[in-house]
Amino acid sequence: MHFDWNQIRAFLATVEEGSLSAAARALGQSQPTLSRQISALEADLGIALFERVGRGLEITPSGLDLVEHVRAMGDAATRISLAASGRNHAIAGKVRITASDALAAHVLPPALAHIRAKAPGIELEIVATNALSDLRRREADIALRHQRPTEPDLIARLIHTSRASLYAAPSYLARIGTPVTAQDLADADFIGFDGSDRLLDGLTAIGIPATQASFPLKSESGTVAWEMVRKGLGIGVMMDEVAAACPDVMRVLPDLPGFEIPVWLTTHRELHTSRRIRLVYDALAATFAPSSHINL
Amino acid sequence: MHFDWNQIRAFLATVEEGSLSAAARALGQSQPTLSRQISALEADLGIALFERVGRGLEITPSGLDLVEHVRAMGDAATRISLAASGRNHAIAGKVRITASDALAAHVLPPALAHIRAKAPGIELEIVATNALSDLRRREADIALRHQRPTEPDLIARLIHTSRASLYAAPSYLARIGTPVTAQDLADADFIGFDGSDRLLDGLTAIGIPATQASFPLKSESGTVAWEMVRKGLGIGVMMDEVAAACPDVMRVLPDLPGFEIPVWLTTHRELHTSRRIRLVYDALAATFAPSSHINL
DNA sequence: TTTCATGTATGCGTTTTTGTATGAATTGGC
DNA sequence: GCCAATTCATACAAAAACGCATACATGAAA
Repeated sequence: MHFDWNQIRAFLATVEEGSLSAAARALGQSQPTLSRQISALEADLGIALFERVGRGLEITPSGLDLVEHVRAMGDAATRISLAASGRNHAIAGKVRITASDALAAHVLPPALAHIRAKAPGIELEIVATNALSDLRRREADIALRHQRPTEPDLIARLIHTSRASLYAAPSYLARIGTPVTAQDLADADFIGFDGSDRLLDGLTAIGIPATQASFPLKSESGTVAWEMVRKGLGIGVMMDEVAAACPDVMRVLPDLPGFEIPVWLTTHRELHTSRRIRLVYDALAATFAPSSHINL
Repeated sequence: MHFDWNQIRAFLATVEEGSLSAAARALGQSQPTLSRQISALEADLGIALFERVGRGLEITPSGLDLVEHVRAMGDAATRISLAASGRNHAIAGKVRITASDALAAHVLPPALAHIRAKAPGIELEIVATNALSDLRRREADIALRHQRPTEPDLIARLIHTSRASLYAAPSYLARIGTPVTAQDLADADFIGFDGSDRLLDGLTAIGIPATQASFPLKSESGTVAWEMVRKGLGIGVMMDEVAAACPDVMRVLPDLPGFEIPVWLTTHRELHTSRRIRLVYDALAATFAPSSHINL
């Protein structure tokens, strides 16, 4: 077992990122360094890990044999990182929060200001993505999600239930002839959120005869989708608190029940013992609590 | 996950060896290096791993939390080493063989000479110990054992079945009055091998009324035990091939059936694909084969 | 108590590693 | 078919890590 463990990490990054250059970027090192590390590892192990084929590398069967165990090593390293952060009781340091971009853009900022005032030593990094970041891989420390996480290693708390409704620009509603019943929306354009059918299911649940074809416009980004709505490109779903601040949209079919959007605050079990992360976690929970002086 | 993986290895070695100095010896590094690596790791993780208490270190509860995952990382590293060696098809390099010291001293040498002649590029290292080295932890590449291994990752081959009998120096037999029946050995002194009761069970199986008290002398080392026998300190068990080369001992109760001692050649499944290790493995098997020109 | 063995931390010179700059080679697009 | 954009490898200077020597502390033994 006399090889350099950092070179294993270099190998893992190269496999996962697909090239030495990408691995170097991911690890915050230079490409020549990665090149040398891989070469040295190959020399140490006495086997060829990659075949240099023009632009880029191609992993060899020998290298492929190792990947499984290399991944196991990386996973163990991630668990070390988690456990260590959980034991790290410093009040200062980085905390990475992930949230849907709608939450990140419209709901999070006042909460963050609150945390900054309370603990100036804490650096906050917001990862605004609708992809579910994997807390177990340490892609973030705290996540705000709209679904209850199923992973047993995570702890989650329902901190808020937003109400959301259909909104559109008056110009768009005028163009399609202001709808008064759910049936009137059969041919309307809806702005899609992501690849999933969750929105479609929600629409049909409240009686709107939508189909896959009802979503001619989609965007992974919630803010982009919302801008499309404001610009009159179609009908979209938005949390009522956020829409209330936008005078250029109006609610579609106000008599419809609307949707309930739960907000789950989530972190890793190990991280919950960290004072720094616990502080941010509790502050976020307090911000969303009904009694909070910060109103949404 | 932005800590130095080599520092994790340093931490693991320190935990397993018990001190920085011992860890440095185990890793082939200097003690100041280990000291700095641990300090740097503590700084990176933001937690204290050890408490410096005068002479030596004492692991903290935080450090203890990490050990489990650090071990997992080390185990993965070992598996990488195994898989890589299995894929390493170089004919030159090290091969570590472990065997009971009796085998190592009396049986192995001619086989090793054979291998050396066949493949001069191969370095052979013999680990002579009666403790069962763990092939899965890469304590050796090939093992000669007297038991069939139970681990599923290992492949084993019964290459020989030695016959062993009771031997003693004539002087000792004269002192206890040359025994003619198994019952005559009730009060005899036997030289024990190890902590187990295997020898005792073997003696009672062939009708010798031995008890725990029959083993006033024991040695972990088979060669030491055999020397005790030759010097007239008691009765011992030895493979007939070896005893035949010792004119200063004689067989006790030649009519007794004796023991069968199987010799299992064992290696790790992953290593069996390595040309270098396969060569040694096959050569050892050939040496023990009945048709071999190297007679035991 | 003194002495010795063991173990950790620090200063300094040297070796090793890393990053920047550059070149060679290849793929994809126009 | 050519140009632009990537990607990997090498040269050289800067930075980091390492080992040696040493100082200091502790526990066991004489």
